[in-house]
Amino acid sequence: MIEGPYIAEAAALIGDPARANMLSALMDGRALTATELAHVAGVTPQTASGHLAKLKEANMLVVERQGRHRYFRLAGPEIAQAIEAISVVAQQGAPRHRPTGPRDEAMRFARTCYDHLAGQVAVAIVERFVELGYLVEGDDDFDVSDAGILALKDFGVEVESLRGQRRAFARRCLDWSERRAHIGGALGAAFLARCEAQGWLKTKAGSRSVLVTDAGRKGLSKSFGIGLPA
Amino acid sequence: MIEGPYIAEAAALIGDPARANMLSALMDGRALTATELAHVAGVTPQTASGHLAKLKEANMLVVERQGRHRYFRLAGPEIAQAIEAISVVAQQGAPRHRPTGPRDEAMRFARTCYDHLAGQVAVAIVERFVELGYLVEGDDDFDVSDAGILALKDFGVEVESLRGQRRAFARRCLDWSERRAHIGGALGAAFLARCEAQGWLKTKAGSRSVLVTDAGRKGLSKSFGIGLPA
DNA sequence: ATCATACTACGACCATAGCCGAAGTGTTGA
DNA sequence: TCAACACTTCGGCTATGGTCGTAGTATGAT
Repeated sequence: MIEGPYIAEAAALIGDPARANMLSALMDGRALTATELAHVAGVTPQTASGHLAKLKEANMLVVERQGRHRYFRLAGPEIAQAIEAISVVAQQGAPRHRPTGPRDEAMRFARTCYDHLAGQVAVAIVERFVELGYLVEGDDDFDVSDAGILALKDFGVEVESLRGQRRAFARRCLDWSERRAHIGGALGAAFLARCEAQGWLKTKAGSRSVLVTDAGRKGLSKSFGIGLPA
Repeated sequence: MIEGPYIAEAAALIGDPARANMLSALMDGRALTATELAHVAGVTPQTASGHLAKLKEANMLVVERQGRHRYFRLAGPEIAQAIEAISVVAQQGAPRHRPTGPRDEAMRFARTCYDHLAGQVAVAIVERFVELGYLVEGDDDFDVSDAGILALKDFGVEVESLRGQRRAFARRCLDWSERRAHIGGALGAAFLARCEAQGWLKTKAGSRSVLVTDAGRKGLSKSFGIGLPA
């Protein structure tokens, strides 16, 4: 086999705890400074600098200078996809002890996945939309029915303008905590953006956790009949 | 971040050259013995044994005993998907020197990817099918037109019977060597199987390389107007 | 029975690479 | 101009883990 070593190189790069933490922190698509990343990784700035240089060298990260700061972000959605795919494997490969702290709970409930919503809330939304006939679950992606197009238009998302972009329209993205699919792609991103604009969801700075506001709970219930656990 | 370490664990497992070689060799979905895997990895049997134990422990591989042999295979398509996703990242992260040996050439030309065809030949087929209007390229998968259904039926593949299976129907699978999509899923597998049955393609034992027979060249040209480079 | 084969367990060796302290460059602000 | 800050480079320490030799168990062939 010839490609093994190249795969190994990339996987080994992700396979260091400090770097994996950094990449995880960048999964929501935002850019963080080297110092922030050093913090989430739990290493000193000089160690972090080395890691970041390697990730950049491998084209997994891109960097923008801004004054004396250097902002790092994922080089593209393929990187996020690879990390998600590894997450899935890591999840099922672990029947052993796995403590779940409060922070973990929040992440399970609602979080960002690159630029769309993931977690219990995301899965609940998808399930309800399928139930209502708004979404049709395909093999690798979703399709939106005419009823779905109307409902989303009411909500403030223009579905048709999202098609035919370079990125996937409505990717079926496997949720690592729920082991069920949620919506990624252009539609997933647009939906999350609209929820934020409505004040239904708030993304916390420095974390992938997403807060569902009271207005959000009410809105999801009233508009779509989605009830969330307390 | 809470999931970083778990991701790192799984990625590190893939991130060793010997293990990556083994996993690559298993990408076509077949089962290989520990000795065969030691060979493709270029390590001694006792080293291979340790690696295989780790991969099994992590639920990436499953093992079947058969007499004094132990056959290892990928634990599921998620594993293959994760490795493919890493392949894509590894590919674009490498603008540096990358020698291509003859074996590499054969792999680039035609190989198996889990259980369907990949490489130049696979991409040429897809491009021609799209040109003929047989296939419609979606975001994450393909759809087959009525004309395509007829043409494939002529060729010996019953398209309709492949839909609605648990596995994806016609996954749009990114080809790491060509950087273009080829057909995966149930349709991809059925097409490869039919080509083998026709004597158009021959899979070599112990390798992912696929040989295109003279009959195959003629058939592809005559039936579909696909010309392959010498 | 005896031998060969397939695989595993243990132990020792050693290289890779992660880590931090110290010292450097470049940028901002006082 | 000086100091604080963000980040990088270098060098040395250390530990993790991949490697193989030796030795063991199970299975199959002669």
